[in-house]
Amino acid sequence: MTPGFEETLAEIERGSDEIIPHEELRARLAAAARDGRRLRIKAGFDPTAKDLHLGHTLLLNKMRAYQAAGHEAIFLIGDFTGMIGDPTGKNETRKPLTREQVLDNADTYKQQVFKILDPERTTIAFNSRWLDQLGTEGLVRLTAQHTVARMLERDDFSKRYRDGQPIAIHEFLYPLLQGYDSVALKADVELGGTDQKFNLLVGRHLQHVYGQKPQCIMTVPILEGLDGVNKMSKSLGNYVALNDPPQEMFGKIMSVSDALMWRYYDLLSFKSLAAIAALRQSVREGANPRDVKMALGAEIVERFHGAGSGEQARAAFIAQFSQGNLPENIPEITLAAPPEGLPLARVLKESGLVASNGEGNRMIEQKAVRVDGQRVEDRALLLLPGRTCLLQVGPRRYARVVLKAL
RNA sequence: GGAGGGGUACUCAAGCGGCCAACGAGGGCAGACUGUAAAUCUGCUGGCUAACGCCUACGUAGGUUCGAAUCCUACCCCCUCCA
Repeated sequence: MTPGFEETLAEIERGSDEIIPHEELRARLAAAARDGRRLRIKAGFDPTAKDLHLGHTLLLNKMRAYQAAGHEAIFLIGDFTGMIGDPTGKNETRKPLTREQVLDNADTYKQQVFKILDPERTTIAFNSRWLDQLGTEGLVRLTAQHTVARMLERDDFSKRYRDGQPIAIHEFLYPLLQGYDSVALKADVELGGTDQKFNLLVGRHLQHVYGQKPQCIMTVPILEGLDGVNKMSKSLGNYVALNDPPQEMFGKIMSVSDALMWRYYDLLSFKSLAAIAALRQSVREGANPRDVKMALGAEIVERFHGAGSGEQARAAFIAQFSQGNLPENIPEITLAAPPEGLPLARVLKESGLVASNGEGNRMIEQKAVRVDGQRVEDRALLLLPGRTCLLQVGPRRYARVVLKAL
């Protein structure tokens, strides 16, 4: 066994949820290292989402770890399966995407992945390449390889079946097609979220049926969102989008709890396990977790916004929140005001700081509004034309307003 | 095809003729406290209006009534059981 193999193994297994079969994966990795072969590490991406967030990067991070150990990452874009949609278990019908939307989303993926993956060791594949060829006959043959009883073993299927929720027949096809992808790609390992376990196992089964050595599977956790409770998702609003501006990205990381920060370190940071252990130790010895969180924020911003952006975001954050300076880039709005002036709530609304006059008045009553740094509690306040003032609602909504005479 | 149950605000969920812009919980926002933390406490959480007040909302469309989320009719959608 090569020196350092144990450390390599630890990095590969880091943060993973389940490895099936565990010993076999280790053996395959060891054999590959010995023979200087690259294992084919498959991970499929459903191009249904165009707004990628940190949760989507977990698999990429894991692929990166395999690449660091010398293996080949196969970035599979499920352009065919994306048109079916993986059964989500939600009882809402999922709108099938058009081919165009799918390709469009796939492009978004491609733009992001090489911020994490090593291009030298990455293959991009589209599953329409072989699934388009399958045909009805091939599909029927494929479906013959699995039984309804085994399909119903899948967690969300069995649950929905038990609860009388509908299960559309085509939903059964998704795991089969995903499994067939592994056959087509001759995958050695397939990665997926914990919710993918069943599908990944179907891949093993099908590879066996088609005379291949079944892939090992590794599941990674579903990343918790900023609230630390629910999974990170756009609809819950607890996410960090990959295209969030640097400041916002940094701020969001800073808002997570200390406990969640460590979780994010394990799953999102590229720091070594040893380095993270050292950080934990330093906090135990009295270091301020805030500073450790800032380092994490900077690392992540840097990853998606390029060299220097992390430090810049950190500095801007300290200036604005620790030192109370004004943020940079305060939007400036010019409004026309009648001679008698414009009610404050109205100005807040017109400048986009609140959604309605009602909300503006509520904010005023709740002592959330400042004009030129002065808290205003009088909702009848009129702002006169000719005046330029700095408006602030709560800690993070700012605007500079120029009032012109009508 | 038959019988029954149900569709309420961002979500869940009460209400079942007037006191309902709609209990409660969650979420969100704001204030206090802080490390922009988290936890906790407090308040707010349809629109318009300076305000009295007005308007729009309880699956959709009509109807009964002085008055409807609440009653009636039709339609749409979901679920259960039977075939």
